[in-house]
Amino acid sequence: MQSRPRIPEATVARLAVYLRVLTGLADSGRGTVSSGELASAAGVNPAGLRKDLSHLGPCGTRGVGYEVSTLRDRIAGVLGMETAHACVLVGIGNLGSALAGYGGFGNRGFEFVGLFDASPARVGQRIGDLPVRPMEELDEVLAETRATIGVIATPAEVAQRVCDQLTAAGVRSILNFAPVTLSAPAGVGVRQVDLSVELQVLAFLDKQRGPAPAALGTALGTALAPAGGMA
Amino acid sequence: MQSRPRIPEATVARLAVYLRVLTGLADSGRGTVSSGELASAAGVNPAGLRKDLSHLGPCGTRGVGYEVSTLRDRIAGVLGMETAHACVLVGIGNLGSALAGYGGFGNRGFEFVGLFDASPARVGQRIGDLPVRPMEELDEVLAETRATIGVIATPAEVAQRVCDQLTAAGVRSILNFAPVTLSAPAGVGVRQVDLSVELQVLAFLDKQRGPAPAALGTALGTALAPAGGMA
DNA sequence: AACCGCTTGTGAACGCAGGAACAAAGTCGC
DNA sequence: GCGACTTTGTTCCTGCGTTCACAAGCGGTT
Repeated sequence: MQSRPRIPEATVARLAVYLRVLTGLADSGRGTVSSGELASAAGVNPAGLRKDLSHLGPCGTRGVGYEVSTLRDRIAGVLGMETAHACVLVGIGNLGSALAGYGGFGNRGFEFVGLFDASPARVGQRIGDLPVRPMEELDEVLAETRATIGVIATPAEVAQRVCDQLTAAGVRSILNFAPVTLSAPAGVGVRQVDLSVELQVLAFLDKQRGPAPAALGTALGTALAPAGGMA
Repeated sequence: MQSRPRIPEATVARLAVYLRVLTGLADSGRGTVSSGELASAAGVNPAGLRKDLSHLGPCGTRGVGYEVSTLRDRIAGVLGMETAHACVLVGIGNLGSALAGYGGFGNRGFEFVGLFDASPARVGQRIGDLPVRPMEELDEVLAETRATIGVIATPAEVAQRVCDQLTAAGVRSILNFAPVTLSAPAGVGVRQVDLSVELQVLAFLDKQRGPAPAALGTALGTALAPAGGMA
């Protein structure tokens, strides 16, 4: 139960959330937190949070709670954040530009070491302190930087080809924003972020509970509440 | 088993993926597909796919497969795509601009009816055929358009306030890109897309299977494989 | 020094999702 | 017209994730 009995994937995702909350608490000067408070801030069940944390050994004090900075460092260590991860980003359209300029990655140990695009119009632009490079230089940069994470923000038609190129050059993890299901060789992790799917799930869940608009949240049960009174 | 015994959320997400694949197949002129082929294209198990599809009643022909266009329409109907969903987008930074300009939403029945930003520098810009409006007009637009979906792409500090404003005005579903856990009243669906979390999970899974680089995918067991041979 | 309240960590039950195997049903070939 | 093949729809089972509930341990107090 120490280090390698495998941590469930769902737990890992939540650990990342706890880490974010703890970082905020540490910046606020908080010394300790209880599981209840932390769970509330992370939007999960307190018991589940304690079980998640139990995967990395005892790290709290009974009767007191968790020491914020200690727990933060512990989670950061488990998630492998002590060493920065080099990433390459392929596809510098609107979304790719947003990702390249997003500051939230650097704070969490992820650094883009190369931006690539097939369009000559994009090549040569600078985003932050990185130039957009042509696809021909992808293999070269991957060999030099040993980047292990590739982010795909290209149109759907070329995403599979980019994926093949990345994996062939040794990339072991891929974050894909293109709306296609990628097939990658075994040993390569692929995570898909499909914005349309998110919206469709959201709309369906709303529709599923929609037939009863007199829900709990709004206190007025009869009127259709045309949002007139709130402004 | 007809319409409302509740479809599992995981199934709904996959249905959206099937829908995307089917749309592509229909455009290619394909008449029928088997569950095996469709499952392969969607990256899931054939049995699981058939189970997912069983939630919406029998829709295939034994010995033949599924009729592409029929199945597509059926799924589209279940997901509520026959009627367009009006969305508002708050926070027109890099990411917000990318979302506003992304064409993948309109094709799937989601339409932005309002773009909002607190910064006067952004207000008045046009993205596509929509102007960026000040936050003061949010309630008004929500009341007029009856938009039920709100997308938050603001900095983390103001996301909760925006969420409160959206829910107070009747928005029932929220897609949040800000790295904070939102608290919303009951009856409001919130989906979180946290790009850093995705990267951290990816990096952890890689690290977890990393200590054994002689994995299944690469046939070479000894060398460190400095990515030289593939290009 | 002993008690009491608070909080963690763990064990057990519940429910759900995923995968494999089987039966029903329809089509194609003879 | 009949048999065999193909593919769906379903059922069972295994494993995982989540939740509830309890025992163990620590700090503060008297």
